[in-house]
Amino acid sequence: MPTPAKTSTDEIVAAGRGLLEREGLDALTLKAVAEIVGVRAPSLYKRIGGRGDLVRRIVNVVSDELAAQLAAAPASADARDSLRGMVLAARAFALAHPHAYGLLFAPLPEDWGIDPDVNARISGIVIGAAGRVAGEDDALTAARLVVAWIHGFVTMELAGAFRLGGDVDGSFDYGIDALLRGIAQPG
Amino acid sequence: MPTPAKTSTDEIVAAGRGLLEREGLDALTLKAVAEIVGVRAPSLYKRIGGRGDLVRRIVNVVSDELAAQLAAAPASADARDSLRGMVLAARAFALAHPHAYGLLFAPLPEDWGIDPDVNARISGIVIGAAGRVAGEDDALTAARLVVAWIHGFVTMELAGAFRLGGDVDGSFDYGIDALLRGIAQPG
DNA sequence: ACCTGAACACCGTTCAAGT
DNA sequence: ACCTGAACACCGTTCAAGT
Repeated sequence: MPTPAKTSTDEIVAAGRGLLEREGLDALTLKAVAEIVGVRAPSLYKRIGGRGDLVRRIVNVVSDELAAQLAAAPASADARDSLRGMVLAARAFALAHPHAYGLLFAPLPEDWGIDPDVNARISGIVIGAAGRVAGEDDALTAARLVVAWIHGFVTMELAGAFRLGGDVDGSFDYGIDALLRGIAQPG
Repeated sequence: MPTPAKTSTDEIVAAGRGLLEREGLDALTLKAVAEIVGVRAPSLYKRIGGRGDLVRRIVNVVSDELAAQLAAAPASADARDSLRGMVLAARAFALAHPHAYGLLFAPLPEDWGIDPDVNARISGIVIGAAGRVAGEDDALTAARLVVAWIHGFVTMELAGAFRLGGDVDGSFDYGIDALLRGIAQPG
């Protein structure tokens, strides 16, 4: 005899994400998730493969949301301003969701990587913007430069690595300006 | 009646580091460490505060070693080449010790941060090299740009985030060249 | 002074049993 | 078809007891 479902995969992922963002990765426990969705921990295995699979799903949702934020960043006639807006959006997202963002380039076990579709979508957005500044031939490699920098910057910022005083916002502005100078199409 | 010590804090930290580098963070278990140093897990608490404290100590040792590698990077009459050598050394270190490097800017619990002395030493080395390229006024902020970029780059590289083909080494070279152009002292 | 076994609370995960 | 309690293996950590 069938039993009515008490929860859903989406609800489980949402509950897990909330736990992660509010209390950090250590608090992301199957028991805690189960309690939120009104079920016992073993029942979660009907919908997710385990804790690792849950983390992977959360990372995908977060990546998807980051992609949307990047796509929604205000465009400008000046390609450099568009790229600048994208970088600002990424930093704002990271600071608003520190625990979730911290998982974005964390080495997930095995090949449980990010959904290739999501990855391609983010890449496409940044590569487009970078190409309009650096030139189409350098689009991919310029995008990698910008993404590596912004990711390293906010990671260090979130880790509290900028301890030597000075103006962190100032360092951010200096960074994006220097990058734009560096990748600007010669001629 | 005193009992002869079977191990030492240094031996424990070294065993933990070996475990981390060979098998990853999940394998860094107090039981496994204890077995290596020839003791039972509870005895470790005589010398370390717990697993978190052990991780913190390992991060400090690794940071110290990275500082030494940066300091040993070949200097050059051309300040840009010196900075380039430092970045190459950092990347080589990260690729040689992926698991250990991955902890460097990980948000450690509470204020269990890196030893301020070690942090200051690394910062001093990079700030010096960056200042010689960007000018003393911009030394700190230029160093942050370079460190954020190299950290983001190798983190993404280690996470397997550069999936869109192209030449990763080429992107690395492009990146450091663009950075040096961007921070070069105007005039 | 250092080490140990035993115990505790807490994980993720599996599975037979219930409806 | 979905849910549950019980069980298992494995954690980190504490502590009284041994030498």
